[in-house]
Amino acid sequence: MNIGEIAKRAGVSRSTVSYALSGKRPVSEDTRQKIQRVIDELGYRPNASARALANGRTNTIGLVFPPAGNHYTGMQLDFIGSVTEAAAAYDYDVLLSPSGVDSDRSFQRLLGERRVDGAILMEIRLQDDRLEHLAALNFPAVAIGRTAHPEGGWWVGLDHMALAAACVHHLADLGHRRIAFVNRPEQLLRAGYESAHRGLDGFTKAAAERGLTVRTYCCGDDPASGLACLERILHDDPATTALVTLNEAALGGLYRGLAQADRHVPRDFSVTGVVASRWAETVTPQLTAADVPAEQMGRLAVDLLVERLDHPDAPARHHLLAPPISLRASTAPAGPAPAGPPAGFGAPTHP
Amino acid sequence: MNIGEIAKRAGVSRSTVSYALSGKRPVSEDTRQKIQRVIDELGYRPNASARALANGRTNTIGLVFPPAGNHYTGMQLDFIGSVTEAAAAYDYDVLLSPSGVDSDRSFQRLLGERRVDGAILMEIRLQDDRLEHLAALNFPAVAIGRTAHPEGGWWVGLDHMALAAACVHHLADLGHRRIAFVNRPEQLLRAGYESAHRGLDGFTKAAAERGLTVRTYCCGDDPASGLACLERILHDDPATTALVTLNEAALGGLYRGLAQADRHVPRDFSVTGVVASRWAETVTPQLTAADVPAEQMGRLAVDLLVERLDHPDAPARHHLLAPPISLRASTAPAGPAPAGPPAGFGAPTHP
DNA sequence: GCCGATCGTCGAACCGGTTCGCGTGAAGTG
DNA sequence: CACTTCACGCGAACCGGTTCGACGATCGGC
Repeated sequence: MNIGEIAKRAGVSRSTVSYALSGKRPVSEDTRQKIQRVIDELGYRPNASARALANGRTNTIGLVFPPAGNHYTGMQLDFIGSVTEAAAAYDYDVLLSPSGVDSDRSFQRLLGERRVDGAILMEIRLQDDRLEHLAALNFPAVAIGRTAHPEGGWWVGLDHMALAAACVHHLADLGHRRIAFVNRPEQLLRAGYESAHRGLDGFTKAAAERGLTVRTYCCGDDPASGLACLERILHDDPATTALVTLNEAALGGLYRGLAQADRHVPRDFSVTGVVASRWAETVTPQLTAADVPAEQMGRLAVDLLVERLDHPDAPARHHLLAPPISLRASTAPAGPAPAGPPAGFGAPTHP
Repeated sequence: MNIGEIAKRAGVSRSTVSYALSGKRPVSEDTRQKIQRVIDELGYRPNASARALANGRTNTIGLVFPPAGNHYTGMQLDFIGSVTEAAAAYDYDVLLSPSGVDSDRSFQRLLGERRVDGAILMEIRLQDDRLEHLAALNFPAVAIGRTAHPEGGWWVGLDHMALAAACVHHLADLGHRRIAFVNRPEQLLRAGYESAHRGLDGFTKAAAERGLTVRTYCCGDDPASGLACLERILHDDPATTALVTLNEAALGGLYRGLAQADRHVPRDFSVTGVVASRWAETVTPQLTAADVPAEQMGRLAVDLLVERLDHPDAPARHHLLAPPISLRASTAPAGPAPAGPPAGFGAPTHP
């Protein structure tokens, strides 16, 4: 059931069938209907590979996703969902590419073998060889995240510096003086993940501005690491009264650690950070946080990519988002003795 | 940079290059090396569309995912991740197909246009027209989930009946007599989602066996609905001392509702269910639950599909999984007055 | 020294679409 | 009635691979 078969049954040539379908040349109403009837009858659909071969477009975009190794954070997965849906609206399919350990292999697969018309990249690093490579090839790509020098690129980013700073100011305004920062895993920080770096920068600078006493921690992407991290925080400085986290997967562990240390949230200890609303609303008490607008970002990335595909010479565009902090229930004014533990609880002592 | 260009530079014919690469006919060591040098020099990779057109295989599998509409549960997203990784190990790419509102359109896109060699389907319904359609076409597909009559099909399933029953027995063994069941949204139950139906069946039967007093509820896939659902549970029967949930997205809301009603978990109220371990470990106290082995299921589904693709006449195979309940911290023996509220709390009265 | 097998390579056809250039018949015009 | 004009449809070439049949060279056997 190929185009030749349709042509034969409709008594026309293959090219006429093609033109009838694409509308790129006029076809008389009679023939069009004759062809359409045969097509409907046989349930014909043009072969995607053949079409891609002939006109050089696959109508597929690649979603290059993270070297996460073993597991995915909720945020990454939210991007996948939103990108797929946005792409479907433009009649594009989405090809998943785990740019895993050997990022080269699946990367080459997408580009070298021309499986996709364009790509969306996630988990951007400050120095990202993948993006440099794509830019050198002038391959249509859009990054979710931005490098150290994003000028002239196509991307959708979150202003992690501003968001982390906003968290600090929120806590400082509530009177907290000793706060901790819970970052993504050290491995990712060392790899240069932009959210980890810019978030840390924003936190550090804002804390310095407000004259706060701070400590920063890296923490694995799972509840157990969150629990361990919180124990370290209270061990290193029992007078800590608040924390800011970028690590949503650790959130449950952080809360559990606070419960085990008998610090009631938010009465004794405030928690805030940059976290997808799905997670912020799952924990009890709900997290006051800058909600990562994953859905919007995925949609915007697709919008940009489609624009770039449709207009190859269009000037580069980008979106930098900085959602406001959603006030929920996990932060409260610091206790009466700002530099020490809350009154009436007896300062914890070092073990 | 196509195969002709390589052939020209290596001073051989196009077919020789093809054979040198595929190894389907012997090529002398000299020529092979000559060709390989040119290929390395130019960084040539064969065009995927052309290859697919010529030999009829795209080396891509379709992942048909749910009509979720607006949002994805963690479990669905876990499947996407594990399927993608397992497929990469077999050198297959994964094409995402949101079989959204008009399941036909993207479905036809995958099959009719021959974009994929095979498909993995998620969110199976007891009567699933998609699977019937595929079976009629003898199209290589594997379901994650099983229909009412899965005989002779290819699938990877979870024994929801057994799991829900195990939860009930666990609670009954602890002395609970009045328990509630929190299902997925009513809309999904009506649509015939197998997990919702089989889970409900398993719960109901096991509860009858043990002579328990039960009520069952449907609940939206979000924390707010979980909170509302819990309020309804306690309103309908304040003597309820435990619940079983299939709804992981609502979990946070259920816990919050219990906290607001001053029911301490697990002292006053036990919670269990069928939930991915990622979520079970995030809440405090951690959830005693049958962990959905999403990663394993995705991998098995890919294994089956690849087997089916490699051996078109292989007999149908399947895997029915029934992971044990992981004992964590959310269940405890019922209070001294099994049929009423825990002693010392004063029985809540109907409003 | 001739013959048949074997090895390596080549040309051509094919997969299923798209697109370009051209031919043909009908309509319009002086 | 002859001549242009235009709408419509056709055939052929092409996209970039794979695969089949055939052909020339090399080799061993008698």
